[in-house]
Amino acid sequence: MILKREFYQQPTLEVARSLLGKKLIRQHGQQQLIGLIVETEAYIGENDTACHASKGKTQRTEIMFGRAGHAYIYFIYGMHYMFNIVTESEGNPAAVLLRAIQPLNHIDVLKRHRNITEEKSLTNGPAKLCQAYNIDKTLNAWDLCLGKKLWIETNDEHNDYQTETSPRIGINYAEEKDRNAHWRFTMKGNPFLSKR
DNA sequence: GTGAGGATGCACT
DNA sequence: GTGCATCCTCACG
Repeated sequence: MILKREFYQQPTLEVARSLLGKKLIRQHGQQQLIGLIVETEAYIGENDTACHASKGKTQRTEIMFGRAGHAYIYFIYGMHYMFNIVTESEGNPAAVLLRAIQPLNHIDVLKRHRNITEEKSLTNGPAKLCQAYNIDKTLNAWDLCLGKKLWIETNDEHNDYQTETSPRIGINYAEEKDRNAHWRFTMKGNPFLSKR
């Protein structure tokens, strides 16, 4: 079942935790590339100094101030894309970053997109999974509730896992309270988690 | 297997 | 001009 708007409108920490175990689906020609979400991070509002929206509304962050369930995709370090999902109500900027995925099918396609052969490294990082699933700027602001191009579905399998929390990665510029917040959610023991 | 450093372009003061 | 929610390569031994 495709996740609906109401799911994404929940509190961001709830969405980040609940996205674990869900299936990300990317339409690729006639094929559907499917991956299991195993790692997420929450970025919550204007008081979270790790969140891009803490610097106010700009052209880039505008999407985070909009409706939940849309993709917030930005370009960083001159070569990488990051895929976030907008949460909370309108005017309340927040999002969940997808940091790692476990590939469930079409491994050959992912390898081609990534130009590597090692399965463990295909999608175990936020920029890696974007490259593997061909997610880029053209999907920024895309509505994930449409069930086209890019969306998320519930999953009746993979319900047998434990959730772990830890501080978010790569945000040394943020205030200490935000650096220490355990807003990173991981599926315990999954082999496709990003490093640390 | 681990760590340092470079790549690279765009949004934003 | 600055800095970035990262990844890869290349040393090292």
